[in-house]
Amino acid sequence: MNIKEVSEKYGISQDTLRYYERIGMIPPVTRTKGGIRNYSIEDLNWVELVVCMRKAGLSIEILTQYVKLYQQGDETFAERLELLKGQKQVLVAQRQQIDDTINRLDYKISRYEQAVKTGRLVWDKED
Amino acid sequence: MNIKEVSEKYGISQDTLRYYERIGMIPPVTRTKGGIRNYSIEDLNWVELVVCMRKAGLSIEILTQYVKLYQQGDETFAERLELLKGQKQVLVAQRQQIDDTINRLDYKISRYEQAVKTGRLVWDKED
DNA sequence: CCTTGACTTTGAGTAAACTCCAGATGTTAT
DNA sequence: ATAACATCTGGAGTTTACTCAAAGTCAAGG
Repeated sequence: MNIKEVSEKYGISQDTLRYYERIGMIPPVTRTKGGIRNYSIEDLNWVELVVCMRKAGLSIEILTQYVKLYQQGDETFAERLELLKGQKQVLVAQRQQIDDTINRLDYKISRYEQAVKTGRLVWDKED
Repeated sequence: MNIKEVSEKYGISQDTLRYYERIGMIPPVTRTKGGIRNYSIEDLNWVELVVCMRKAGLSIEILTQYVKLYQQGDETFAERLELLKGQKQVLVAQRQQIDDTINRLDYKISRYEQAVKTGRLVWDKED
């Protein structure tokens, strides 16, 4: 699969795909004899993985670290496990923050729905 | 309450507090005669609100827009309501993305826990 | 073979959100 | 009143994560 197709499949620009590879956030992609990227199934798995993780907010630094450990082979299982556990905790915390904020927004939204109906905004305390 | 105390209360730097005010992400803070910030209860409510929203990932641009609408008074109830609803949808989508990613991490973590025990990593397909 | 268009690399440029700094002014304790 | 310290403003600098551009290379159609 060429870079254009991968770009469209995952909704990410060609520049970004090359950038991710350049900085080592995905391992080197398979090439044709001419030097043009020809993504294999494994290459695609890596792309899918990092796109998913990036959308959730994991940092490029962490993801490149994970790839480095992967490339060092079987001695890094334990380190990779710790990295993954750590990032899971980051996401769990972030989800909690989002839940709190959604609750707050729900409260404000209900107030504003009243306000739009009645022309008056009534608060306990907030803005 | 002075800026140092507010900084400590919300775990955000003094520079950031001044920055948020400068760009209009919070309305102008009450000052002493000498020109030094003296946060009132309302000022603190604004700080708390934007800190919460920023931690959840809402953009500075959106938050300043909300403050601008707030400052324009009662004619903007409907616009503020739409803004809040839109941002809620953004957060719901982001939460979904995080949940998906946590599930993926859980799967990988379980595999790596096996791998650390057995010394061998077994995949269906992934890295 | 030649053109046209996609792909390549390297390096510079950009946007968002801070973060730091210098020099001035305010505040507090002696 | 003066030292010592906090806070002020305006502007420059930093970090993260892309995004764009230039100049060259590869591949497919005529």
